[in-house]
Amino acid sequence: MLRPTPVAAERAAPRRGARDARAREDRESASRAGEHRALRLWLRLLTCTQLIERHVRGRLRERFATTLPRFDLLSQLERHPAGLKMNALSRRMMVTGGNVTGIVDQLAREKLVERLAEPADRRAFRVRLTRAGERVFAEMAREHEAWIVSVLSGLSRREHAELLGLLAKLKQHCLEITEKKEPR
Amino acid sequence: MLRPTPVAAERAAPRRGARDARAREDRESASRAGEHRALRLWLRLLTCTQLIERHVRGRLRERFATTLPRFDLLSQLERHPAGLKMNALSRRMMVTGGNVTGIVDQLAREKLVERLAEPADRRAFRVRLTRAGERVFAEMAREHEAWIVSVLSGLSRREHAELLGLLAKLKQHCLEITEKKEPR
DNA sequence: GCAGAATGCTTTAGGCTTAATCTATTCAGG
DNA sequence: CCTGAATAGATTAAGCCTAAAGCATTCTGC
Repeated sequence: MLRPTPVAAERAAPRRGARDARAREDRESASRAGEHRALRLWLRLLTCTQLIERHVRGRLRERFATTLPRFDLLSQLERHPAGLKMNALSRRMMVTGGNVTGIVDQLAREKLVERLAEPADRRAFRVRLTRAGERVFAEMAREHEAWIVSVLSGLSRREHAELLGLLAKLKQHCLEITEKKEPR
Repeated sequence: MLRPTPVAAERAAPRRGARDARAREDRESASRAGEHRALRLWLRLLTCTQLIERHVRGRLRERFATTLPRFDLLSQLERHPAGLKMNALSRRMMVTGGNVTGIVDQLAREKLVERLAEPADRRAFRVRLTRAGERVFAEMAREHEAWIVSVLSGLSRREHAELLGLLAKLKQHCLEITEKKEPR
Protein backbone atom coordinates (compact mmCIF):
# COMPACT_ATOMS: atom_id res chain seq x y z
CA MET A 1 0.00 0.00 0.00
CA LEU A 2 2.97 2.16 -0.60
CA ARG A 3 1.52 4.07 -3.53
CA PRO A 4 -2.07 3.36 -4.45
CA THR A 5 -1.72 5.66 -7.48
CA PRO A 6 -4.41 7.91 -6.15
CA VAL A 7 -5.19 9.77 -9.34
CA ALA A 8 -4.62 7.09 -11.90
CA ALA A 9 -8.14 7.42 -13.25
CA GLU A 10 -7.60 10.97 -14.46
CA ARG A 11 -5.90 10.22 -17.73
CA ALA A 12 -8.04 8.31 -20.15
CA ALA A 13 -5.33 5.73 -20.64
CA PRO A 14 -4.41 6.65 -24.22
CA ARG A 15 -2.23 3.63 -24.87
CA ARG A 16 0.97 5.02 -26.32
CA GLY A 17 1.37 4.59 -30.05
CA ALA A 18 -2.06 3.19 -30.57
CA ARG A 19 -3.14 6.01 -32.87
CA ASP A 20 -0.86 6.89 -35.73
CA ALA A 21 -2.99 9.84 -36.69
CA ARG A 22 -2.11 11.49 -33.39
CA ALA A 23 1.64 11.04 -33.82
CA ARG A 24 2.25 14.72 -33.41
CA GLU A 25 0.67 14.75 -29.99
CA ASP A 26 2.55 11.68 -28.92
CA ARG A 27 5.86 13.08 -29.90
CA GLU A 28 6.17 15.32 -26.91
CA SER A 29 4.20 13.12 -24.61
CA ALA A 30 6.91 12.82 -21.95
CA SER A 31 7.52 16.49 -21.42
CA ARG A 32 3.96 17.30 -22.22
CA ALA A 33 2.84 14.95 -19.51
CA GLY A 34 5.06 16.70 -17.02
CA GLU A 35 3.76 20.06 -18.02
CA HIS A 36 0.17 18.97 -17.92
CA ARG A 37 0.75 17.55 -14.49
CA ALA A 38 1.89 20.91 -13.19
CA LEU A 39 -0.89 22.73 -14.92
CA ARG A 40 -3.54 20.43 -13.57
CA LEU A 41 -2.17 20.76 -10.08
CA TRP A 42 -2.23 24.53 -10.31
CA LEU A 43 -5.77 24.58 -11.62
CA ARG A 44 -6.92 22.31 -8.85
CA LEU A 45 -5.22 24.41 -6.21
CA LEU A 46 -6.93 27.46 -7.64
CA THR A 47 -10.30 25.75 -7.68
CA CYS A 48 -10.06 24.66 -4.07
CA THR A 49 -9.08 28.11 -2.92
CA GLN A 50 -11.84 29.75 -4.89
CA LEU A 51 -14.45 27.33 -3.60
CA ILE A 52 -13.52 27.99 -0.01
CA GLU A 53 -13.13 31.70 -0.56
CA ARG A 54 -16.52 31.96 -2.17
CA HIS A 55 -18.09 30.00 0.65
CA VAL A 56 -16.55 32.27 3.26
CA ARG A 57 -17.40 35.45 1.36
CA GLY A 58 -21.01 34.38 1.09
CA ARG A 59 -21.20 33.57 4.78
CA LEU A 60 -19.60 36.82 5.85
CA ARG A 61 -22.02 38.63 3.66
CA GLU A 62 -25.20 36.96 4.81
CA ARG A 63 -24.26 36.67 8.48
CA PHE A 64 -22.46 39.94 9.06
CA ALA A 65 -23.03 42.05 5.96
CA THR A 66 -19.30 42.42 5.55
CA THR A 67 -16.58 41.31 3.16
CA LEU A 68 -13.50 39.13 3.27
CA PRO A 69 -10.98 41.98 2.93
CA ARG A 70 -12.61 43.82 5.81
CA PHE A 71 -12.58 40.68 7.92
CA ASP A 72 -8.99 40.02 6.96
CA LEU A 73 -7.90 43.49 8.01
CA LEU A 74 -9.65 43.20 11.35
CA SER A 75 -8.07 39.82 11.95
CA GLN A 76 -4.61 41.22 11.30
CA LEU A 77 -5.24 43.96 13.82
CA GLU A 78 -6.59 41.52 16.34
CA ARG A 79 -3.27 39.71 16.30
CA HIS A 80 -1.47 42.99 16.95
CA PRO A 81 -3.26 44.82 19.73
CA ALA A 82 -0.75 47.67 19.66
CA GLY A 83 -1.76 48.45 16.11
CA LEU A 84 -0.08 48.21 12.73
CA LYS A 85 1.16 50.75 10.24
CA MET A 86 -0.45 50.90 6.85
CA ASN A 87 2.45 49.34 5.02
CA ALA A 88 2.58 46.51 7.53
CA LEU A 89 -1.09 45.83 6.90
CA SER A 90 -0.49 45.98 3.20
CA ARG A 91 2.33 43.44 3.40
CA ARG A 92 0.45 41.07 5.66
CA MET A 93 -2.69 41.18 3.58
CA MET A 94 -0.74 40.84 0.35
CA VAL A 95 -2.47 43.77 -1.27
CA THR A 96 -1.30 47.18 -2.35
CA GLY A 97 -1.20 50.18 -0.09
CA GLY A 98 -3.89 52.08 -1.91
CA ASN A 99 -6.21 49.21 -1.27
CA VAL A 100 -5.58 49.28 2.44
CA THR A 101 -6.27 52.99 2.52
CA GLY A 102 -9.76 52.43 1.24
CA ILE A 103 -10.59 49.59 3.58
CA VAL A 104 -9.25 51.39 6.63
CA ASP A 105 -11.27 54.44 5.61
CA GLN A 106 -14.45 52.41 5.67
CA LEU A 107 -13.71 50.62 8.91
CA ALA A 108 -12.72 53.89 10.55
CA ARG A 109 -15.99 55.44 9.41
CA GLU A 110 -17.78 52.53 11.07
CA LYS A 111 -15.71 53.08 14.23
CA LEU A 112 -14.26 49.58 14.15
CA VAL A 113 -10.67 50.80 13.80
CA GLU A 114 -8.90 54.05 14.59
CA ARG A 115 -5.83 55.84 13.29
CA LEU A 116 -3.35 56.81 15.97
CA ALA A 117 -0.63 59.37 15.33
CA GLU A 118 2.88 57.97 15.42
CA PRO A 119 4.99 60.54 17.29
CA ALA A 120 8.27 59.19 15.96
CA ASP A 121 7.27 59.53 12.30
CA ARG A 122 4.76 62.10 11.25
CA ARG A 123 4.26 60.44 7.88
CA ALA A 124 2.94 57.27 9.45
CA PHE A 125 0.31 56.25 11.96
CA ARG A 126 -0.89 53.17 13.68
CA VAL A 127 -4.18 51.51 12.87
CA ARG A 128 -5.76 49.79 15.84
CA LEU A 129 -8.99 48.03 16.71
CA THR A 130 -11.45 50.03 18.77
CA ARG A 131 -13.38 48.40 21.57
CA ALA A 132 -16.31 48.04 19.23
CA GLY A 133 -13.99 46.55 16.63
CA GLU A 134 -12.72 43.97 19.08
CA ARG A 135 -16.24 43.02 20.04
CA VAL A 136 -17.50 42.74 16.50
CA PHE A 137 -14.46 40.82 15.34
CA ALA A 138 -14.63 38.33 18.18
CA GLU A 139 -18.16 37.50 17.14
CA MET A 140 -17.22 37.04 13.52
CA ALA A 141 -14.05 35.09 14.23
CA ARG A 142 -15.94 32.52 16.26
CA GLU A 143 -18.24 31.65 13.39
CA HIS A 144 -15.51 31.97 10.82
CA GLU A 145 -13.46 29.30 12.51
CA ALA A 146 -16.41 26.98 12.51
CA TRP A 147 -16.90 27.48 8.77
CA ILE A 148 -13.28 26.68 8.08
CA VAL A 149 -13.27 23.64 10.31
CA SER A 150 -16.35 22.42 8.52
CA VAL A 151 -15.03 23.01 5.05
CA LEU A 152 -11.81 21.18 5.89
CA SER A 153 -13.51 18.37 7.73
CA GLY A 154 -13.42 16.21 4.64
CA LEU A 155 -9.76 15.53 5.35
CA SER A 156 -8.48 13.51 8.25
CA ARG A 157 -6.15 14.87 10.86
CA ARG A 158 -3.30 13.15 9.15
CA GLU A 159 -4.21 14.49 5.75
CA HIS A 160 -4.34 17.97 7.21
CA ALA A 161 -0.78 17.55 8.35
CA GLU A 162 0.35 16.22 5.00
CA LEU A 163 -1.33 19.03 3.13
CA LEU A 164 0.10 21.60 5.49
CA GLY A 165 3.57 20.22 4.91
CA LEU A 166 3.29 20.12 1.15
CA LEU A 167 1.95 23.66 1.07
CA ALA A 168 4.76 24.83 3.31
CA LYS A 169 7.23 23.55 0.78
CA LEU A 170 5.33 25.06 -2.10
CA LYS A 171 5.05 28.38 -0.34
CA GLN A 172 8.76 28.46 0.37
CA HIS A 173 9.58 27.79 -3.26
CA CYS A 174 7.15 30.44 -4.45
CA LEU A 175 8.73 32.99 -2.15
CA GLU A 176 12.17 32.19 -3.49
CA ILE A 177 11.06 32.50 -7.08
CA THR A 178 9.10 35.69 -6.72
CA GLU A 179 11.73 37.34 -4.54
CA LYS A 180 14.34 36.68 -7.16
CA LYS A 181 12.23 38.35 -9.80
CA GLU A 182 10.96 41.27 -7.75
CA PRO A 183 13.72 42.10 -5.29
CA ARG A 184 11.69 45.06 -4.07
CA MET B 1 5.72 5.78 13.36
CA LEU B 2 2.04 5.73 12.82
CA ARG B 3 1.52 9.32 13.90
CA PRO B 4 4.69 11.36 14.19
CA THR B 5 2.59 14.34 15.39
CA PRO B 6 3.94 16.47 12.60
CA VAL B 7 2.82 19.78 14.03
CA ALA B 8 3.69 19.06 17.62
CA ALA B 9 6.32 21.76 17.70
CA GLU B 10 3.82 24.44 16.90
CA ARG B 11 2.19 24.56 20.31
CA ALA B 12 4.45 25.43 23.18
CA ALA B 13 4.00 21.98 24.70
CA PRO B 14 1.82 22.94 27.69
CA ARG B 15 2.04 19.65 29.55
CA ARG B 16 -1.50 18.75 30.48
CA GLY B 17 -2.48 19.67 34.00
CA ALA B 18 0.86 21.21 34.73
CA ARG B 19 -0.50 24.72 35.07
CA ASP B 20 -3.53 25.17 37.24
CA ALA B 21 -3.79 28.84 36.40
CA ARG B 22 -4.49 27.94 32.76
CA ALA B 23 -7.18 25.43 33.51
CA ARG B 24 -9.72 27.25 31.42
CA GLU B 25 -7.55 27.20 28.33
CA ASP B 26 -6.65 23.60 28.80
CA ARG B 27 -10.23 22.59 29.05
CA GLU B 28 -10.92 23.17 25.41
CA SER B 29 -7.45 22.49 24.20
CA ALA B 30 -8.40 19.51 22.07
CA SER B 31 -11.05 21.23 20.04
CA ARG B 32 -9.14 24.49 20.01
CA ALA B 33 -6.15 22.71 18.58
CA GLY B 34 -8.32 21.25 15.86
CA GLU B 35 -9.72 24.60 15.01
CA HIS B 36 -6.38 26.31 14.83
CA ARG B 37 -5.08 23.53 12.70
CA ALA B 38 -7.84 24.06 10.16
CA LEU B 39 -7.42 27.80 10.19
CA ARG B 40 -3.71 27.61 9.64
CA LEU B 41 -4.18 25.19 6.78
CA TRP B 42 -6.68 27.47 5.12
CA LEU B 43 -4.45 30.50 5.47
CA ARG B 44 -1.54 28.63 4.00
CA LEU B 45 -3.60 27.39 1.09
CA LEU B 46 -4.71 30.93 0.44
CA THR B 47 -1.18 32.26 0.60
CA CYS B 48 0.14 29.70 -1.86
CA THR B 49 -2.62 30.43 -4.33
CA GLN B 50 -2.15 34.16 -4.04
CA LEU B 51 1.59 33.92 -4.50
CA ILE B 52 1.24 31.90 -7.67
CA GLU B 53 -1.63 33.97 -8.93
CA ARG B 54 0.28 37.18 -8.42
CA HIS B 55 3.28 35.75 -10.17
CA VAL B 56 1.24 34.72 -13.17
CA ARG B 57 -0.68 38.00 -13.30
CA GLY B 58 2.55 39.95 -13.31
CA ARG B 59 4.01 37.83 -16.06
CA LEU B 60 0.92 38.03 -18.24
CA ARG B 61 0.97 41.75 -17.77
CA GLU B 62 4.60 42.38 -18.58
CA ARG B 63 4.89 39.80 -21.35
CA PHE B 64 1.53 40.15 -23.07
CA ALA B 65 -0.13 43.21 -21.59
CA THR B 66 -3.13 41.11 -20.65
CA THR B 67 -4.81 39.85 -17.51
CA LEU B 68 -5.52 36.51 -15.88
CA PRO B 69 -9.29 36.57 -16.46
CA ARG B 70 -8.77 37.28 -20.15
CA PHE B 71 -6.23 34.49 -20.39
CA ASP B 72 -8.53 32.17 -18.50
CA LEU B 73 -11.40 32.86 -20.86
CA LEU B 74 -9.26 32.27 -23.92
CA SER B 75 -7.98 29.03 -22.45
CA GLN B 76 -11.50 27.78 -21.88
CA LEU B 77 -12.34 28.50 -25.48
CA GLU B 78 -9.19 26.84 -26.69
CA ARG B 79 -10.34 23.60 -25.10
CA HIS B 80 -13.67 23.88 -26.90
CA PRO B 81 -13.04 24.77 -30.51
CA ALA B 82 -16.73 24.68 -31.31
CA GLY B 83 -17.32 27.52 -28.89
CA LEU B 84 -19.05 27.86 -25.57
CA LYS B 85 -22.18 29.62 -24.44
CA MET B 86 -21.88 32.45 -21.97
CA ASN B 87 -23.26 30.48 -19.06
CA ALA B 88 -20.87 27.63 -19.76
CA LEU B 89 -18.00 30.08 -19.65
CA SER B 90 -19.33 31.54 -16.47
CA ARG B 91 -19.56 28.15 -14.81
CA ARG B 92 -16.13 27.02 -15.92
CA MET B 93 -14.47 30.23 -14.88
CA MET B 94 -16.35 30.29 -11.60
CA VAL B 95 -17.44 33.87 -12.03
CA THR B 96 -20.80 35.49 -12.54
CA GLY B 97 -22.42 35.94 -15.90
CA GLY B 98 -22.22 39.68 -15.87
CA ASN B 99 -18.50 39.43 -15.48
CA VAL B 100 -18.16 37.19 -18.50
CA THR B 101 -20.16 39.64 -20.56
CA GLY B 102 -17.61 42.35 -19.90
CA ILE B 103 -14.59 40.22 -20.66
CA VAL B 104 -16.08 38.81 -23.84
CA ASP B 105 -16.94 42.34 -24.91
CA GLN B 106 -13.33 43.36 -24.60
CA LEU B 107 -11.92 40.32 -26.32
CA ALA B 108 -14.47 40.66 -29.10
CA ARG B 109 -13.45 44.28 -29.56
CA GLU B 110 -9.86 43.10 -29.93
CA LYS B 111 -11.00 40.49 -32.44
CA LEU B 112 -9.69 37.58 -30.38
CA VAL B 113 -13.11 35.99 -29.94
CA GLU B 114 -16.37 36.19 -31.81
CA ARG B 115 -20.03 35.73 -30.97
CA LEU B 116 -21.86 33.29 -33.21
CA ALA B 117 -25.62 33.16 -33.36
CA GLU B 118 -27.13 29.95 -32.03
CA PRO B 119 -29.91 29.02 -34.44
CA ALA B 120 -31.57 26.67 -31.98
CA ASP B 121 -31.90 29.27 -29.26
CA ARG B 122 -32.13 32.91 -30.12
CA ARG B 123 -31.40 33.98 -26.56
CA ALA B 124 -27.99 32.41 -26.59
CA PHE B 125 -24.91 32.40 -28.78
CA ARG B 126 -21.60 30.70 -28.98
CA VAL B 127 -18.36 32.42 -28.16
CA ARG B 128 -15.45 31.10 -30.15
CA LEU B 129 -11.81 31.91 -30.70
CA THR B 130 -10.98 33.70 -33.93
CA ARG B 131 -7.90 32.74 -35.90
CA ALA B 132 -6.10 35.65 -34.34
CA GLY B 133 -7.29 34.51 -30.93
CA GLU B 134 -5.94 31.03 -31.50
CA ARG B 135 -2.61 32.40 -32.57
CA VAL B 136 -2.29 34.81 -29.67
CA PHE B 137 -3.41 32.26 -27.14
CA ALA B 138 -1.00 29.59 -28.35
CA GLU B 139 1.84 32.00 -27.79
CA MET B 140 0.70 32.86 -24.31
CA ALA B 141 -0.10 29.30 -23.31
CA ARG B 142 3.38 28.15 -24.16
CA GLU B 143 4.99 30.58 -21.77
CA HIS B 144 2.29 30.18 -19.20
CA GLU B 145 2.94 26.48 -18.89
CA ALA B 146 6.61 27.15 -18.37
CA TRP B 147 5.84 29.58 -15.54
CA ILE B 148 3.63 27.05 -13.83
CA VAL B 149 6.10 24.23 -14.22
CA SER B 150 8.76 26.47 -12.74
CA VAL B 151 6.69 27.62 -9.83
CA LEU B 152 5.77 24.03 -8.97
CA SER B 153 9.27 22.68 -9.51
CA GLY B 154 9.98 22.91 -5.79
CA LEU B 155 7.97 19.74 -5.31
CA SER B 156 8.97 16.31 -6.49
CA ARG B 157 6.94 14.27 -8.89
CA ARG B 158 5.71 12.23 -5.99
CA GLU B 159 4.75 15.28 -3.98
CA HIS B 160 2.83 16.60 -6.96
CA ALA B 161 0.79 13.42 -6.96
CA GLU B 162 0.17 13.57 -3.24
CA LEU B 163 -0.87 17.18 -3.37
CA LEU B 164 -3.11 16.52 -6.34
CA GLY B 165 -4.79 13.71 -4.45
CA LEU B 166 -5.32 15.69 -1.27
CA LEU B 167 -6.72 18.61 -3.21
CA ALA B 168 -9.05 16.29 -5.09
CA LYS B 169 -10.50 15.17 -1.82
CA LEU B 170 -10.74 18.69 -0.51
CA LYS B 171 -12.39 19.88 -3.69
CA GLN B 172 -14.93 17.11 -3.55
CA HIS B 173 -15.83 17.94 0.02
CA CYS B 174 -16.12 21.65 -0.77
CA LEU B 175 -18.46 20.90 -3.63
CA GLU B 176 -20.66 18.81 -1.38
CA ILE B 177 -20.83 21.48 1.28
CA THR B 178 -21.49 24.40 -1.00
CA GLU B 179 -24.00 22.50 -3.08
CA LYS B 180 -25.97 21.66 0.00
CA LYS B 181 -26.12 25.30 0.98
CA GLU B 182 -26.71 26.80 -2.45
CA PRO B 183 -28.74 24.23 -4.39
CA ARG B 184 -28.98 26.65 -7.32
C1' DG C 1 -52.58 27.85 -27.71
C1' DC C 2 -51.29 30.32 -23.58
C1' DA C 3 -50.02 31.94 -19.00
C1' DG C 4 -46.37 31.49 -15.91
C1' DA C 5 -41.88 29.69 -14.88
C1' DA C 6 -37.35 29.12 -16.27
C1' DT C 7 -33.35 30.30 -18.96
C1' DG C 8 -29.67 33.20 -21.38
C1' DC C 9 -27.71 37.25 -21.33
C1' DT C 10 -27.06 42.27 -20.21
C1' DT C 11 -27.08 46.25 -17.28
C1' DT C 12 -26.32 48.69 -13.04
C1' DA C 13 -24.43 49.99 -8.67
C1' DG C 14 -21.01 49.21 -5.60
C1' DG C 15 -16.86 47.13 -3.60
C1' DC C 16 -12.07 45.23 -4.35
C1' DT C 17 -7.61 45.57 -6.63
C1' DT C 18 -3.79 47.26 -9.09
C1' DA C 19 -0.21 50.40 -11.12
C1' DA C 20 1.05 54.87 -11.50
C1' DT C 21 1.36 59.25 -9.65
C1' DC C 22 1.26 62.68 -6.02
C1' DT C 23 2.29 65.00 -1.35
C1' DA C 24 4.57 65.16 2.91
C1' DT C 25 8.12 63.63 5.74
C1' DT C 26 12.42 61.51 6.91
C1' DC C 27 17.05 60.07 5.94
C1' DA C 28 21.95 60.29 4.20
C1' DG C 29 25.96 62.73 2.46
C1' DG C 30 28.33 66.47 1.60
C1' DC D 1 22.26 73.05 6.89
C1' DC D 2 20.72 71.48 2.41
C1' DT D 3 19.93 68.80 -1.44
C1' DG D 4 18.54 64.49 -3.36
C1' DA D 5 16.91 59.87 -2.41
C1' DA D 6 13.89 57.02 0.04
C1' DT D 7 9.69 56.16 2.59
C1' DA D 8 4.56 56.51 4.28
C1' DG D 9 0.19 57.31 2.72
C1' DA D 10 -3.38 59.09 -0.38
C1' DT D 11 -5.30 59.62 -4.90
C1' DT D 12 -6.62 58.35 -9.55
C1' DA D 13 -7.92 55.64 -13.55
C1' DA D 14 -8.98 51.38 -15.11
C1' DG D 15 -10.25 46.61 -14.69
C1' DC D 16 -12.31 42.63 -12.10
C1' DC D 17 -16.15 40.89 -9.57
C1' DT D 18 -20.66 40.40 -7.44
C1' DA D 19 -25.67 40.63 -6.54
C1' DA D 20 -29.78 42.28 -8.12
C1' DA D 21 -32.80 43.72 -11.51
C1' DG D 22 -34.25 43.78 -16.29
C1' DC D 23 -35.25 42.09 -21.10
C1' DA D 24 -36.01 38.68 -24.47
C1' DT D 25 -36.78 34.01 -25.50
C1' DT D 26 -37.94 29.25 -24.57
C1' DC D 27 -40.15 25.71 -22.00
C1' DT D 28 -44.07 23.47 -19.29
C1' DG D 29 -48.47 22.16 -17.97
C1' DC D 30 -52.87 22.74 -18.64
